[in-house]
Amino acid sequence: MNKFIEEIVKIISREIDLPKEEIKALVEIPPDQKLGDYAFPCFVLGKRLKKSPNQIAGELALRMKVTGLIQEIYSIGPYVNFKVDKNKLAEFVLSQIFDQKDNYGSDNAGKGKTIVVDFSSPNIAKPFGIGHLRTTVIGNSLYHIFKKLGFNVVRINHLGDWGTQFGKVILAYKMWGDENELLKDPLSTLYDLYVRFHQEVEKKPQLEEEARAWFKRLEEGDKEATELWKKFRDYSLEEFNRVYQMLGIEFDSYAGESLYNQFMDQTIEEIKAKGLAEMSQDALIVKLEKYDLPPCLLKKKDEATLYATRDIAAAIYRYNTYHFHKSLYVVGSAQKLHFQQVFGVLELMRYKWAKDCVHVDFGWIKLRQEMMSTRKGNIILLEDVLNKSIQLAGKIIEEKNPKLENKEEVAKDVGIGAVLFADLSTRRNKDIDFDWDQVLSFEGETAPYAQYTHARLCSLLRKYGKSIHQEIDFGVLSTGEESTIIKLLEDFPRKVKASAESYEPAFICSFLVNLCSIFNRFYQKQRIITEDEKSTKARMLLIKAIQLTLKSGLSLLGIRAPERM
RNA sequence: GCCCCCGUAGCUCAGUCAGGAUAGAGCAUCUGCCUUCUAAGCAGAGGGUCGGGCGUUCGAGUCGCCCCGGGGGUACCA
Repeated sequence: MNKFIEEIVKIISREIDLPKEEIKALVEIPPDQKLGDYAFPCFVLGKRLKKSPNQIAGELALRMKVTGLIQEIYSIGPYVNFKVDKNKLAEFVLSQIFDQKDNYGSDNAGKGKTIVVDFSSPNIAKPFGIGHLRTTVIGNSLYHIFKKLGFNVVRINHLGDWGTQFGKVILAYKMWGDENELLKDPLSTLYDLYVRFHQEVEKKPQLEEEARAWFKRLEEGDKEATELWKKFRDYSLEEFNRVYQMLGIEFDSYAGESLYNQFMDQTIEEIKAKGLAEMSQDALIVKLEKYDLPPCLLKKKDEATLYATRDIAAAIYRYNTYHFHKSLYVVGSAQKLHFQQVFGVLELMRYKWAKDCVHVDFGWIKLRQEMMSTRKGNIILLEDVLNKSIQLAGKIIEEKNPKLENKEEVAKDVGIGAVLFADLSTRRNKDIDFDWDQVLSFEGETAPYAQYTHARLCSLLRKYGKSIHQEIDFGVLSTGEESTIIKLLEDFPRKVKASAESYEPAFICSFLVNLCSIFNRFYQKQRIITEDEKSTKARMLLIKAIQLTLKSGLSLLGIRAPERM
């Protein structure tokens, strides 16, 4: 908690009869800096005392006394506005950042607690399309954010590596497959086989039956089927890992659907034993009327289990393995009902941790207003997007900074950053219309803009060359931009917490853009390094604080911050 | 049919959870700014019935109800 707000709450509570918590909730930051640093709106009081808010604000302002931290108190309309002692605010914020360095914004809220994040989770034998970008980058960012807050975070890639489609792929591979081709380009080879299977099945319906038989053999542990499946899985994973490496993403577990297959029987037995399961229309279901939801299907009429069953088993397995504080599922909003049902069943099973399971849902990535789907063939490969972006970044470096040393590395950081940021900066629940121009834009509210700003800050630090101290004259940092920057920096830890609470990396994005924009305005107006030693010293501490915060913020998004670009 | 999500400037989005001081950015368009710390930057201009209506309120982009448009889900795919 910011001690300035604390102080304001104290001052107000001496004058009016409201609980401190309530006052704290009312204190806000005025839209315009000129109005003040903080404000207390008097509408609530107006109602309570049946007086005009303006009048109350005026009277309150007169009665309240300034203190060491709060320099001015005055009313404007229905607001009591407060101006803090800028020097003390600057000292408070900058010293804190300077002391904490990369740890600024971190917290011990998550100490001793584990958060499980299920994200990315692509299907084996299918191309890794741009549609997978959201779950992948949101999940990764949440990993960084919760890590920052002190949680132990377990990243699970819940691979789609089980299901009847593997019977089809195995059969298709046996009929038309080619080892070399598979090795060269596993995902598209497997995918082509899958597509071809569906074409052929039109002509020869008996293939469907044969494929089912192959999946059955796989389930029963048949050697040939298992070997092929394992091969497909390994090759696909290799290819996924290439993309993950580009993105700088790692996982702690690749426990996919296939792992949970072994728990199906015991899970169903447990549900039955708890008296929750019943037969309906030849299927085994759990009724969820209590939650106003349609029933959850555990078993089809042909006895096969469904993904809900697997997700229930997986949730239990995860709890037993990790004893999580929260278990997050970063999965598209199309599966909202599915997760409501799964969590509902878990609750009916009397698992008290069911309430700690959270579906972190998100909207679609659409292409020219259309749904992207592997079937329609209008799929864009994530790797292509990344490569194109890296290439473009390289081109821009050639234009703007041809003497840069590690061009390729920087092109990679910037190109990939641009793609990540473009996705993360939109709130989760909105659909995104994929647009090359927008993803490959390096200007305005983009990662390259933030990275460029960071490089600029680093450049200043290099040019200054001397070590930076916090024993400075904080009174020098008195321009409007400087105090706006300081207040923004002060807000960073709260922003990190807010994005964790709402599972919204987008909050970090807008914070960073804000910070960059105000710094760049300042940079444009004021010379940082001058003959004036006192002013230079003070400003360099500010520069260092911005640089640390910016880098730290970008890292929460999984984006790297090069020192030159 | 029922349920959920979205609808803010030409385009992409903040702001909606906790209603308040003139609705903010970026892109695109137009105009300026590099002999001085990285112009991937900065300054300025134009551009808005906040999908529509009704209501609650001193006050609604924000809350409630109804409607329109788009998307998703809705028992044996995931």
